[in-house]
Amino acid sequence: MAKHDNEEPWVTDDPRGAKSGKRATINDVARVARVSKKTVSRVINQSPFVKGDTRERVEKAIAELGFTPDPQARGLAFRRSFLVGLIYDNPSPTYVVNMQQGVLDALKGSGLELVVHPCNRNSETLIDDIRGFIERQRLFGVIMPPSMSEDERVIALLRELDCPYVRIASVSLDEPGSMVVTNDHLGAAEAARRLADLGHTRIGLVRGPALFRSSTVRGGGFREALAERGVPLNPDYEIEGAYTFESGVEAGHALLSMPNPPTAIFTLNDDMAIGVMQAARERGLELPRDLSVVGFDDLPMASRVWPNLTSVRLPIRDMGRMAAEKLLAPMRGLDPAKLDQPEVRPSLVVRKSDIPAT
Amino acid sequence: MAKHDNEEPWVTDDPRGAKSGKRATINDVARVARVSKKTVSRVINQSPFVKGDTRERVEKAIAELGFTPDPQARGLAFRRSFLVGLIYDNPSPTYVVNMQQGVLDALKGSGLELVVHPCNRNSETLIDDIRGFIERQRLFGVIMPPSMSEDERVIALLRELDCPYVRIASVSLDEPGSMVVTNDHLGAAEAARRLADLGHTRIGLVRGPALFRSSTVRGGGFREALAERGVPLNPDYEIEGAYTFESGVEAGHALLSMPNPPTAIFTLNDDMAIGVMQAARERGLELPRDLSVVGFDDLPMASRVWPNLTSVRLPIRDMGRMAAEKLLAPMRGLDPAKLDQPEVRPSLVVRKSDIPAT
DNA sequence: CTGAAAGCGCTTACAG
DNA sequence: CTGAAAGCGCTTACAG
Repeated sequence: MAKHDNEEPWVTDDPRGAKSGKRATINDVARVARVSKKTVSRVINQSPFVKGDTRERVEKAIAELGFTPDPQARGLAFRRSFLVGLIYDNPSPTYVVNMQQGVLDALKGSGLELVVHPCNRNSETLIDDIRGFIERQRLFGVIMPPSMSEDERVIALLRELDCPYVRIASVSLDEPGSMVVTNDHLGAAEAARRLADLGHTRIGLVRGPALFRSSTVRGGGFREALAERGVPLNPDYEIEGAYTFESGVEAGHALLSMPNPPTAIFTLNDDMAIGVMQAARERGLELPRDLSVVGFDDLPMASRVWPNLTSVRLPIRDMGRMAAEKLLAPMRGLDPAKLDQPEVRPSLVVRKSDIPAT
Repeated sequence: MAKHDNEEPWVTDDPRGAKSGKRATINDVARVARVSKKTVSRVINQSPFVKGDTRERVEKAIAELGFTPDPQARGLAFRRSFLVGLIYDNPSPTYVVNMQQGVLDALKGSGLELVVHPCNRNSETLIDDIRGFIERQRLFGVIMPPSMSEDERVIALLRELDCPYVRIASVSLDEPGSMVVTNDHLGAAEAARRLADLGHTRIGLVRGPALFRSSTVRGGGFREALAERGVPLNPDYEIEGAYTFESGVEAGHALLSMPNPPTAIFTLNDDMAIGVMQAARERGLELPRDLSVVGFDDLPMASRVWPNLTSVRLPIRDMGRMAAEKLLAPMRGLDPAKLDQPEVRPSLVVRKSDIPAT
């Protein structure tokens, strides 16, 4: 006789809970598999010291009962939770969301969850705040994108608390096992080659704040690649911005009001590129006819502004995934330093904002 | 004699840990305060059944030892974790990040943490996935912005699992205690009044997908307010888009290729507004001279495109905060339905994309 | 290779 | 108003 649908789902005879309605525990599994809970624990934790058929019996019971170990109980016993913290101060929503997504890609199926922790690097309570967060939650590990990844006070704290971490940055700041290095240098170099190939010789550069590593690295890559093409960068055409739209507007006016203004401008992020475009427009220039602009980041906005902005794209989501994989490596018996991960390769997305010099 | 800085921080005599280096536990507090751990527990959980001076002794000991209860241990005993889940499928990074920030604003100091859980509403495994997430983590509660908040399958699941939740939506879908209603209706009405005041009579409307509540609500608010001003909306000028840039481009071409095209277009989100602008430009129109455009969302992009886009802004961060406060209310002995929360008021941010009809 | 005991740091259920 | 015992669901440390 076929079993009809349960009308009272809370009175169930399905094998998931010995006592209906409650989740199966390690004790239920032990009873069904006729072993001690310690042996079940060994199977959960993939101990090699379990005989083949014992393991099979336990695995069968686990499947039958739909058992999943309780992370809180496990965490309490392990003195370490199953939570990964993402600590960041990056103001770009697109960056943050892509990074979160990448970390989640890697965490999927691992039983770990992602706890987000945005913060302000200039806050006086930053360190105490992070200390409280990590100590209280006994985090499994922490991932930090720039510019948090560049804060050595936080790194010292993490080491003191013995909390595993992976840093994402444009230069190698740590041992390979706890670093994902993003090739910003190469990305800026591609932008330089593009502008040189288009025949530009008077080229402006709008950098970011000097204390951001990315600014130094991107600026360096741009300058070097330009020099290789025999197009030296005129220092007068270099301006330090703040990585904001407004600072881009300002830098744009400064560059375009020069007696012999640049015919192309590379900005070290998209917000400033769009600021430069705004300045050009305010000065009555037509784009891209009177000025080529290239940005960095490839924000969604880049393909929406008019003319569509040529920009350097970094695989943010992949970077997040790679960082999380390094964090998980020890759990999987792997060496994070030797993980077979592809290099982070930036790519230049060519659109409509850059044209040949006239 | 002044104590010099510790050279060996792991051998410390600071009072934080009875045994140096280890965090203080409830037992340490009980010993110092000369009470049972149960009494300490009562103080932590704000039980009213503790005598005044006993409470003070315990609180002093807690402060002295820098004690914070371990959320994992507490969670295990409570059968409920101290994690709030944010479950969403919203594709806008700005929306997501602002919402997260608002939730975190409210969570600050509560000891709760935010676990993010983006998902795909069309996935076949959606329900099983969410079930696993909630059961495994024994979430304290869940917050769902649109369109997740509109999925009744998930709501049924949440009820079955007895997991508290708060929904954010443009209409009231639930009891007041578990709803934050965003006044999209009013926002769209303001846009309508603005265009009517500018003298436009041939007005286009680009809606979102019909199954999004926000599209129905915003569309309704726009239509009604327009009618009140005596400017009925020509049904031929209404088009359903997909809330994407591309669908905005398409809708823009459709509307602008009509024999007697609209002089103003309202789109129910910014991505489509910018798409309409792109279409206008592709057709050789000059903006805003030949076409006024108003959007909804006020993305960062809105103030970057040229001409700067007039748009309806919703206080996303406040909405996230309010939702989290409702979730926390019971913990604070409050009734979430009677929380003294300000109404969610949209505002029209007027910029440069809308001008008087000629 | 397997298990019985004790413990992780809290709370519930029960007494008094 | 307060506390001793048992328990939440796991793991560690120790035996065998």
